[in-house]
Amino acid sequence: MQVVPDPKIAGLIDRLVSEVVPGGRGIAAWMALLRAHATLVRQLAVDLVEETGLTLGDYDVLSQLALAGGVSRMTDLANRAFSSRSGMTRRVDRLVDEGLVRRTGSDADGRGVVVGLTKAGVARLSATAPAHIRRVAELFVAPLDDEELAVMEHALEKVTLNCTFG
Amino acid sequence: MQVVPDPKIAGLIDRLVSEVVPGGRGIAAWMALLRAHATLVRQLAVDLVEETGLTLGDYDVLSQLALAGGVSRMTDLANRAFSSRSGMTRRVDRLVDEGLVRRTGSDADGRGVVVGLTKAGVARLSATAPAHIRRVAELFVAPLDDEELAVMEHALEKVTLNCTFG
DNA sequence: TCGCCATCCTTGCAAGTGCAAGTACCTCAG
DNA sequence: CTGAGGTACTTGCACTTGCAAGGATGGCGA
Repeated sequence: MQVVPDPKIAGLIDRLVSEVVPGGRGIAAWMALLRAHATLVRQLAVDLVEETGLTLGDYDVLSQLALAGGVSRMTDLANRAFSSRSGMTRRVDRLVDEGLVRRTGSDADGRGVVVGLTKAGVARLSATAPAHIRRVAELFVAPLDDEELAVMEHALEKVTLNCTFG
Repeated sequence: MQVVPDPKIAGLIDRLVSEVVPGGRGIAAWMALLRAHATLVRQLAVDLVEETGLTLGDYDVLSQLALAGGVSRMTDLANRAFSSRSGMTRRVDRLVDEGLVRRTGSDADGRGVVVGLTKAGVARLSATAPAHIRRVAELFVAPLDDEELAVMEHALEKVTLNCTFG
């Protein structure tokens, strides 16, 4: 229960890391990834709301829906947007209220629900995407050269996992 | 309000991207980053809870506290852990209840609160960190070679922003 | 010294989230 | 045809989060 201001604590993590990963290989890159992701996403979310009034989560759903051809099942949409199905249910509820999206029963499967972009949804996405994409280009793409981007894309795809959310 | 199953929607995002970023340069890398981060963090969080009972958020706070030498101000800790100050207040509340952390008034600044690892906190961190670090090594480090890790670390540091959370 | 503003942390409140349970539906073996 | 088991989505619930407001203290110019 006592606070431990032992100066050796400063090296505790380093020691634990070295015991598992010789030389701490790659851990700095991992921490850089966490840091870059957190700060970039934070800034992009704030900018998007300020400039367009759209939440980053809502934008993700609309853009994933567009990438899927304008129509998608709930489960697919949840996986594409890295969200749980229940979270997607409620997000779609909100988007339906705003008229950006519409729910339809699936023809082939009575259990299924198909979510589709409405005209208003397409319009909203068309109006907001350029601002967001421009911001991504400024903050993430611009500082990097082609080789860095290519290496990162390839490396990140290698470490991407297949997993569901919720 | 009408659903738009227009096949042209499939290319909508691509067109919007191309209008802002010639050739869509770098956007694929950005999407790969989002995808890799989401799936890796999800898996690491699940594994950590299963193997050690510790939440990823709690682990982050304990490890950041260790990296800071065992002692830190609330605001510093919040920024290190990419959390808002109010979120950190409540997380520290919980960690204090568990006896892993202790609050002390700052000597120099009457407004400040200093959070310190307790012996139990150091022990808990020492017991859980190896499992987590090993998992990071397996999922993120192992698939990549030294050059990829070096390029990524350097590139990610270039795009990291200075921003506060909350 | 006084007064004003900035900083540090905490708390009220309104969302948002995921898990687990519930409902509806499909599939398939018997 | 029937019943067991799986899948798709939604809802109840408990929890976490962040913003905004509040209380306390520090710093600094007049």
